[in-house]
Amino acid sequence: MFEYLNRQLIARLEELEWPTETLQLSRPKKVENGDWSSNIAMTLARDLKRAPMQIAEELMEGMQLDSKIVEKYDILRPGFINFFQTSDYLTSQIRTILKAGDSYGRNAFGSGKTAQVEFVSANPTGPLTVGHGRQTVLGDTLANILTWSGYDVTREYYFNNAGRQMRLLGESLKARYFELKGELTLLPDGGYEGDYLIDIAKALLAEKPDLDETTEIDRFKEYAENSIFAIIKTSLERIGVKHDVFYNERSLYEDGKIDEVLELLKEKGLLYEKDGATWFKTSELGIEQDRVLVKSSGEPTYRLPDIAYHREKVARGFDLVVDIFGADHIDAYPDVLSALRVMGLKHEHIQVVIHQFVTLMRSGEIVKMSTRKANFVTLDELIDEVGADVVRYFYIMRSASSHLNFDLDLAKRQTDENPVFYLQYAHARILSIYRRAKERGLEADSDQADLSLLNEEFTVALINQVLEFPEVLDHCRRTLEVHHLPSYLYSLATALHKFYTEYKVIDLENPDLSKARLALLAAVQIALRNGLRVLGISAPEQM
RNA sequence: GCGCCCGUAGCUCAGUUGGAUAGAGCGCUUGCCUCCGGAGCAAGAGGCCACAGGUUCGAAUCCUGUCGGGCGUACCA
Repeated sequence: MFEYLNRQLIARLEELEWPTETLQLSRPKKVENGDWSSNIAMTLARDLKRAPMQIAEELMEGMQLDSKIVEKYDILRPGFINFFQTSDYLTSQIRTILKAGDSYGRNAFGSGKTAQVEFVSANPTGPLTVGHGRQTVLGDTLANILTWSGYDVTREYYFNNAGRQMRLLGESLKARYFELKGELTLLPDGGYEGDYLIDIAKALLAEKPDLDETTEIDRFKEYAENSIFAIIKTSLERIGVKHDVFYNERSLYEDGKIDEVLELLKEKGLLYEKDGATWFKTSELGIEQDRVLVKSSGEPTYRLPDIAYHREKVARGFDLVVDIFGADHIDAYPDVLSALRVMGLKHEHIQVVIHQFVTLMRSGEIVKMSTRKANFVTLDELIDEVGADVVRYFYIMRSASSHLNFDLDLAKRQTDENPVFYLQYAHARILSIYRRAKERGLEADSDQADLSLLNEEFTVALINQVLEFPEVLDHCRRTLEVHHLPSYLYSLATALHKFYTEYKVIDLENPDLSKARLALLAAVQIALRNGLRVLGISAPEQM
């Protein structure tokens, strides 16, 4: 319908030699305003210096519309053109959905193109926290959406195991190790206080009971890193996230990429030395102040490898690169992008998604967390408490740019108040109806069904709702906003429940209508199942 | 101070690139199960879309300013 109208309108506009750039088609909120609506007459009014109503009249007079698709159109003040689809066209779409099946909702926008989504990227200094959880699910869901848009997607985790923080981690483990041996030790200043390091120290002690003071810090560091990465990967696996690439920052040093960046920026005259450090003249690139790239200690700050890493991303030739950051990294990406620009590299294909913070609410109160004191709730604890499906849904049901209030009490409720169960129930309910239909000897044969019987108000509403699924996925892809999908699925479930309450699906007195309704439910189930799959949430057959 | 995000119903939040009478869930009031899963549905109440200007056929949406809240503004990542 959309494609058809779009094509016809463009053809007509060209015929009249009117501009086509402002052509838009949208779904009106009210059913009386039709199935698709265009505001083209109003947007042309200024250019043509004519009244919108007149423009609409003239435009539509010469339109040849297929009466099998378009039932009628209205022209309404101040100049909307509203199109109504025929019910045959509408119901025929059900067969299209059934035929598409598992691939209903997919599109070819990114076909033949590659995309990379970088997310999580937490350094292996501790377990993932509820804060990391948000971008973990955000990134994975976005990667799913890009996959459904045809992209060949690489999920990437970038980490740093060199640097000061990792050395501190090694020192902290060493302290814990000797503490377990009964020696008087102190955690280093700013060291890692979390209990997980005690567990790791115990494991190390059991494996290697005879380490002494002369053992190099690197032994401890490596042991801690491996142990923590194992914990992180287990957490990721528990919520269904699997990265394709774990990119180690260290390789950037080994391959000389760090030095190359310094060299390139130096050639551009954008580096200078001050107080023993190497500074990047970002102030010349429209950024407030200059940034240090190499500390006076000789160690680079995180910005330098970030730039080198992104230079590599560009070199790797992805058509689309998406970086997911928390709000606390907001300052980093303008530096990186401007560095790419001055190095003459393409950067327009790099999209940055910044998400705001997560607040856990329990019994109406904020759960206080402080990373410094190792007093944080881990992602694992959250999964233990509410389950992976709920975790995934709650993390993405709000816009990434808004703060997220994660209501633990609501998340734990296994009733319709919990949107996850509401959705899953809708899916299970359809399958239940199917089981019951089979028991009663009703064949759910959609080829035989007379779909023209599907013309009641809430039935039509349900069909239209199902048809929006591909549009919603495309909207998510365009905006890189995933929260539209859960809210769409929720309204699809509502439309289904409404339909179910109003009409009886299994009616042995009326087998033709029953078959038609069963065919519709099959289409709804496909949209629900596919939508839940993109969200990474299970679609249970019964609950 | 400066930069980014947010401010919509009592609470938590949606609101396609500006569109037609601003929506949902929770909470509150009230209905609907001899009948396919009541883990459901319906009705009611509840709004100066933070505030003030501007842009235009039209603004919750865009621009400017003000006021609130969050995050940054490190030779931490």
